[in-house]
Amino acid sequence: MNLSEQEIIRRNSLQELIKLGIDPYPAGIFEVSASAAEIHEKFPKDNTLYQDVAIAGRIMNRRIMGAASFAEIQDDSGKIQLYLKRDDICPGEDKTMYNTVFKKLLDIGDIIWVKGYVFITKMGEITVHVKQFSLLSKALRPLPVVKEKDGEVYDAFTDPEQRYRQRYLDMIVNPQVKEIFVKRTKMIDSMREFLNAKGYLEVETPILQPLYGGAAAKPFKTHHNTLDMTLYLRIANELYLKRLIVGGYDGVYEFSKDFRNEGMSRFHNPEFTQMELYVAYKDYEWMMELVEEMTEKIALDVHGTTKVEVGDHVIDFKRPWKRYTMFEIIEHFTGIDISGMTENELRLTAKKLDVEVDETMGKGKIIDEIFGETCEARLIQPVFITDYPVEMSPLARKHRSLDGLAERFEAICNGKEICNAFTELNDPLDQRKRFEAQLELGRRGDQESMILDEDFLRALEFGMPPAAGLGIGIDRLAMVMTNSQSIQDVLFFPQMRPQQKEAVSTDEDFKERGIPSAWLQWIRTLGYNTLEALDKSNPNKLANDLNGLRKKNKLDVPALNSEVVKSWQFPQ
RNA sequence: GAUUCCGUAGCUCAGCUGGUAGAGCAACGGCCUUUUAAGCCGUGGGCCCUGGGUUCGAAUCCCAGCGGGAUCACCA
Repeated sequence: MNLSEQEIIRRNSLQELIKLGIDPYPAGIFEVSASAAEIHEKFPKDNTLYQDVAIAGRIMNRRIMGAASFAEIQDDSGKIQLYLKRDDICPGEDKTMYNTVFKKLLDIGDIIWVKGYVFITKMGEITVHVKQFSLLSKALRPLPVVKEKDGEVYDAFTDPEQRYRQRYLDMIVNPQVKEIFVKRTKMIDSMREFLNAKGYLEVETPILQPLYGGAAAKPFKTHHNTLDMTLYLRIANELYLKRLIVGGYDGVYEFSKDFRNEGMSRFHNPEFTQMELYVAYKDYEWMMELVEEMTEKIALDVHGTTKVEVGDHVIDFKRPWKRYTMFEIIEHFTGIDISGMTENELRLTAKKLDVEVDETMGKGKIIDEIFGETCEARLIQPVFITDYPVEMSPLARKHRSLDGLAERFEAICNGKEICNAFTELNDPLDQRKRFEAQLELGRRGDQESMILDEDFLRALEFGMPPAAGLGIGIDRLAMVMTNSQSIQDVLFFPQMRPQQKEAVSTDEDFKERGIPSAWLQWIRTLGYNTLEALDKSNPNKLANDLNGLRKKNKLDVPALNSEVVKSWQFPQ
């Protein structure tokens, strides 16, 4: 392992601490009597508080001025300044704890526990005057240093790759990141609370499924050894939840991680979360009201208001939301009434609107395409779009009065779908026909067509009550509720391509070649991390370079000649 | 998958009309007892993403690859 200068210094500090009898990673219960945020909030109102306070956190900043120092520590709630005075920390003759431990051996990033009293500095900063401190955890890697003045951030840690790969670092250094995830959890809590209050049952259904269904998507495939069978990671849980409705529950819901083997973008991660809900004896009209009510509550619970800032817009989730049929909204934005058009007429209309369509698309797909191109992105305030073409909705009930449409709606806001719902199709014979139509699409090469689930059909044949179903994209909704531009910002650990590990030979491999351990570190420093790299090297150059390092670092080992280096290469 | 931009010190970035690297912060050594992205003096730190090519000479130009961002396509 090649360590940077700063990492070596920190590892040395660690050894020094141990020599001083300080355990750099102590175990125990470290009592804390306040948080940074709490002190900031309450102390200005009552300055008799916190006169004997203990807090713990990570050192984020240090300013050492001889016998006194300021530091900032960060706990879960935020940052607070510390003031350390040598003679307070070390009242006796021995000034080691301040001069050596605090000033030399602690670093930004270390986690400490302090005890003292709160006061306000001349500059007006609420500060803990530290009487006593102890190290709780030594950091061996330097933290990116982000500085802030008057609300302006300098040298922000912004590289998306590092932020997502090392989310822990992102959270330490960019505290607003933690806030996003707190909001996400509040949002989910709010939904759960709402659904439980209605008496619906939260359930769990299989993630590993022998048949994938409930949506049109490519699955991830895996294999179970004992059963020697292919299993799929679920793309949706719809068909299982409906089985539970058949089984007699009147309301079931599940927050489910679903998996789709498709492209990635700022709106798509291969694993994502949906909340699906099914309620017996209801229809899609009823479900729209539930969605409005629930989303309004979420906004209130997360933000304390129904108005949420998203990008350049303020989105108001206050009920009731506008409702348009798909035909109405298309007419609204294009001035063209496409209801009643034949497939050919639709094709011509699409062309006129500059919407790309191809020969394989049927009527429903063309309508959906026109909607997607001309309407969706322009719908900023929450709105329900209803009555989708039936061909696009193989699990939704046919519209009770309009031919060719399904009783389906999507809620759209900020130009993106946030939920999809319908009056569920409970006619087993119609469902079978729809599946068969999907199979036909599959035979024509549609890789995302649904497959026929005989057991699900069997369940329907036993009779499913009329029901309304809903799927909400939790990540999408979280993006809106947290004003995030990318799905990666609302997932702790978004999917990334793995970093390639550098091939590295072990120390033992090198020692077997007869390389003294004193030289090993320096060979690695020069970039020879594998035996192969060593074998390929020019022994004269390597000996030269190593002797250079020997001189520069005043190493206590004899100088090398290239014959010795040659003897390390190629095993006899 | 396509197009396009990016990859230089621990972090943020400059250098890119080719001459083997700079700044600020961080680190290290000093000075400084309430400072405010503290300040001052000094020091060290770099496989300039990887591999090829062009060239006397490449961080810089060309090609390929790896990783990331953005846009588009599929989709939630």
